[in-house]
Amino acid sequence: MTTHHHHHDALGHHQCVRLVPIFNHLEDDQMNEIMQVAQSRQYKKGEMIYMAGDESDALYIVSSGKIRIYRLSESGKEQLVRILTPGEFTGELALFRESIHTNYAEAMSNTQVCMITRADLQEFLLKYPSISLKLLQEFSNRLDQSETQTTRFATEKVDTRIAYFLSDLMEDEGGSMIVDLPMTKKDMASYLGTTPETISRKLADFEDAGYIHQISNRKIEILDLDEMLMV
Amino acid sequence: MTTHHHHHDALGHHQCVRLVPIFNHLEDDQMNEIMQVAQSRQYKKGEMIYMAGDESDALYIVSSGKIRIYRLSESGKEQLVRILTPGEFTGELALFRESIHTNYAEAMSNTQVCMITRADLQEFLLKYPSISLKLLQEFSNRLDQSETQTTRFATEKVDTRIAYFLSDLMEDEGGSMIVDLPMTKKDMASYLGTTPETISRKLADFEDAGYIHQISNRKIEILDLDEMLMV
DNA sequence: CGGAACTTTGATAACGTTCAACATTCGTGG
DNA sequence: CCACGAATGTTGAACGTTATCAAAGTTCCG
Repeated sequence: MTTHHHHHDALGHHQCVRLVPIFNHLEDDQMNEIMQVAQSRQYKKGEMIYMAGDESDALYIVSSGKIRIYRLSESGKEQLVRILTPGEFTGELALFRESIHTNYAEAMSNTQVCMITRADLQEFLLKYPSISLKLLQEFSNRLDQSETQTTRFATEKVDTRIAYFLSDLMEDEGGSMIVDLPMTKKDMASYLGTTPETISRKLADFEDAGYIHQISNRKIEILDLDEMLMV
Repeated sequence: MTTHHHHHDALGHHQCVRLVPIFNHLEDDQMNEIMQVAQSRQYKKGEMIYMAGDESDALYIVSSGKIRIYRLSESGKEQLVRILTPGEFTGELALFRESIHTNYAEAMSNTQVCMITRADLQEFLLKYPSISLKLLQEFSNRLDQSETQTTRFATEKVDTRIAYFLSDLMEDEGGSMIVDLPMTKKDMASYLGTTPETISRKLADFEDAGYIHQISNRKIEILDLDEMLMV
């Protein structure tokens, strides 16, 4: 047990599979079948689920907790790619490729994941082709998101990127005028390709301009979205 | 016929299907089956294959010519996403989603494509699940590429992005020291999220530093890749 | 409660865009 | 095949934006 940096729970906790949109159109017996092969694992805060260069052999679905996915650029600088919350999954990138991870996955808090091995998943996909279509759909969405993000980096300055970030958060939270930042401002800077200093300054500028009100460190009230997006 | 801005060739020209890596592991009868439903189309230089907002209902495979895929940011600025050459395909993004295109596809020269409708493709995927796995693999690759690009934007300055762009081109051409730019410098600027002026200047700087030699407008000899990548 | 990590603010400097003028290349029709 | 016009590419100077460095303030977590 000392050689394992994670806790492997051979018994239950496979309910996580039900959390995943990709699987929740399955019939009961199919669901049972995949729950048979799913393994539950626990990671403590700060532990790595996988790293760039690791061989990829599994799909990881978050049951509880949060996972931070990041990359290092060729010259070693870190960028936050996305944060996974319960129901979301990762590992897919390398699952269908040369099976080497190109990014890093780190538990942000105590985190429980469901793991399905590459072999089991592929077998399952060949047996139930409709799941592949769902997966393709999910991939399409991510690709679109990633390209949207790329285009924002390529064409917008920091102001605007921050504004769209806040706008996206509002949508995620169903249009509430008060958004909770899902990460530290340091991480937000990394995600948006800028520095914590600049995030601080631009948010202060937005506040001066009357577009937002910073309620607390992690809470922002949006006062005038449209104006903010036209900066 | 006047209402159609493209030429539809109902007869042959379905060989294009053979060009696509995704399909070239198929057995003969499967190949014939998909060639049955593939339609050939021609676009003249400058014609649009699809635009953002169009309903997506087909996969387009390039037989000959080139297709320019680009996006507009929310604020209307254009970014070149990728250029498709024979054997590559597009249309996939919206194929499995809400079926609305989010980017633009424009013929860069007279271009012949093979078109497979959404319905035909889905039927085919359900019938031959192994193709889905190939498609998933292709999507993974694109996602990885897109995230790599995003990370470069987020963490590297223009110098370095240009250097990696040249480096990628070298790889594509099998390590030859002389690379042909696959697009105008204007497009290169759009792709790399900068301006033509800056591309000009940085390439001149690279030349001064002895990293490259600009043979002609579209041809660059790489003299010292390693040094150039460490700018 | 205390230390570490994160955040803010100010001053400065590096970086890249913009605008304008000129040079070159490309592509089309004669 | 050449000539011409349009599009693309180059160079310089000025400006705007954002990173960097430093120091002080705040929040978080054990």
